[in-house]
Amino acid sequence: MRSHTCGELRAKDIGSEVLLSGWVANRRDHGPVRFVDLRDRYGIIQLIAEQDASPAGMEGLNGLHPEDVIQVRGTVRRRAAGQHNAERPTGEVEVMVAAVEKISAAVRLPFEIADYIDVPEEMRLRFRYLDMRRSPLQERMKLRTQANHAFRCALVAEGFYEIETPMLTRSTPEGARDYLVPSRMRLGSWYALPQSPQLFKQLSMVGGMDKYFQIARCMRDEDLRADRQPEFTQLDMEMSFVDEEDVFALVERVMSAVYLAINGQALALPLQRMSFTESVRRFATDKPDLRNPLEVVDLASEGCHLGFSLFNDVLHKGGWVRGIRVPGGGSLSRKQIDSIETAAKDAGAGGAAWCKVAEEGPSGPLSRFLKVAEGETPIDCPVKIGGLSRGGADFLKALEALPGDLVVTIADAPRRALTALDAVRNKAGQLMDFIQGPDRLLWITEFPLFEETEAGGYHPAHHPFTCPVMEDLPALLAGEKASIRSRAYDLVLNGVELGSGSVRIHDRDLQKTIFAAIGLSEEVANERFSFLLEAFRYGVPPHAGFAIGLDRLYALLFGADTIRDVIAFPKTATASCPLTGAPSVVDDHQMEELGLSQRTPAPLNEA
RNA sequence: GGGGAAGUAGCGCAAUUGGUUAGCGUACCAGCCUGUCGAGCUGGUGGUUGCGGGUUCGAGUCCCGUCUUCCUCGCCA
Repeated sequence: MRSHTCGELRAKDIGSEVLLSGWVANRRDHGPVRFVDLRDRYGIIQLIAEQDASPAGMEGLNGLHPEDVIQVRGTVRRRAAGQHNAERPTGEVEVMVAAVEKISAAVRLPFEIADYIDVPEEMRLRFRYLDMRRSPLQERMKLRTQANHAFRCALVAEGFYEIETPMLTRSTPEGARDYLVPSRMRLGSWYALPQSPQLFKQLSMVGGMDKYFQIARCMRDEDLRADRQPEFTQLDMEMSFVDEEDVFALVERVMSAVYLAINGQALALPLQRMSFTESVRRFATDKPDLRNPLEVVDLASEGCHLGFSLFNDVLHKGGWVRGIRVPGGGSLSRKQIDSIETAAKDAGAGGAAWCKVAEEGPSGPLSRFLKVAEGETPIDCPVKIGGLSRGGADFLKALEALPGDLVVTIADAPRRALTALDAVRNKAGQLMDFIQGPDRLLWITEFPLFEETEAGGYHPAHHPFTCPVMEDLPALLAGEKASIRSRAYDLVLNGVELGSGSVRIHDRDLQKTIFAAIGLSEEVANERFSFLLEAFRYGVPPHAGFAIGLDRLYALLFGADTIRDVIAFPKTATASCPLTGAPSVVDDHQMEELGLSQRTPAPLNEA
């Protein structure tokens, strides 16, 4: 149906007779001369017809509508001098139309197919196939293909097998909520859609596959975010007879191959590493954006000498007083500083006490607790900040504050303080325009094995097959939970958690210990994971793995604002698909076959 | 489950304190035009102001509810 695509004609093709197919991107009718831009995935070519030279072509280009699909026969010719379009690869030539066949007519579109048109996202998702005709999605689907290809090539070259694991599998109630699928063959029983291929990849290791990977779809029935979809894609990997060093090295090589394919530049290896504990202490998060230079300072020992009742109360209750010094932040406006405080409040903190630091002394809400009492002699401060009390000087010294800086402090219960400090660090970094420069990839290592639940119990921070750090094993056996470290690790890029992995447990007794530690009885553990525990009886290699969230990686790598922009057919925040209307009610007879009863659904899209 | 923002022609936006027949741009349709390429000019079509209720002589505007979308906390082993 075509001799060439719309994007490939060049000066060398001048004189050729061509057959082209594509969409009508634009029409420009000048009476006796008529232009049509014909578009396909490969580009845009200008068609032309002239009343005198090509009456048949003139007739054919008549009455076309935007996005009609047409087929055109014509001759490539050089554009007149001064009429070249330098912005298009095909801009040196045009096709003199001899005949046009309208293949498929298009009705009026819900939005124009043009990159410069701002279309609401709901509309873009409802008509995703039209959004796809625009270059941003065209480009991202191309890059996604190239990146996936680079991953596959790199892993196959490393000796990995690509193994497809089941989509219909067994529910494991730990962790995220499962998507469930009713069984017709065995009424009352359910499959679950996989949250990850975790157990199957471990079983593949028991099966001697040695190196496994899969570009795997994972489903989790949890509330969504800008960087979370109900189904998402992971590059899932597992290796036998390896430890974390082997995994780091492998993932680094593979990531570097993708950077080379997409950015044209390999990564500087090895990547930086930081323990979970250090990351939380310095950056108030387990996924720090290292492009942001701001760091958190613990002010517990200085904050209690200021006579600030809030600080004293919080510290007395076991809370945190921590602060962030913003170099040069004294230049921020009151409105900007308020927005930092708002960020802290939005993160759940009561507020943020701040002051600006200057040679003549501190100013702002926190300053009165730092200043010397009237009539007393200010401390002679080595960095020339006037008017300070002894406690105030020590406080600012701990922060290493200098004249011209802004100091923001958070005093709250540890958990809330942590999220608030993270928010303050991000907001202040943005306002100061600190967050720039090259991508910062790093490993976060030695995650805690357990996390405290709201009920006061413990559950695995990663998953129950993660191996503890051997040093901590005696403490674990003695009943300790909170301080036990695991051999789990995350890969973080510019403050985004790209993926995580761990060295797995390959010892049945240790596995049973962990199950017991998280309150999973032997019966329940046996019932849910009997197949894994059984497999471990038949000779299991030590193994470890990793999974990279490809949607998140690609959003960053391709410069997209959300992961929806790198996914062909994404869902909305309510996990619905505006295009197909999923989820939907099903026929009564389908329900009957499955032994289910229908419930009246909540209204959707009735507006 | 909690908090926040938004919703007015296909699309982007406006509409003074609650006050005329809800406007502008763009797209679309028609006509004109020999070189455009986000063409230009002239004219035209296009509205249950998300939906429901309330207050009022009068509601796009105020109040209540609801739906949708986005952001966010919880949640996401």
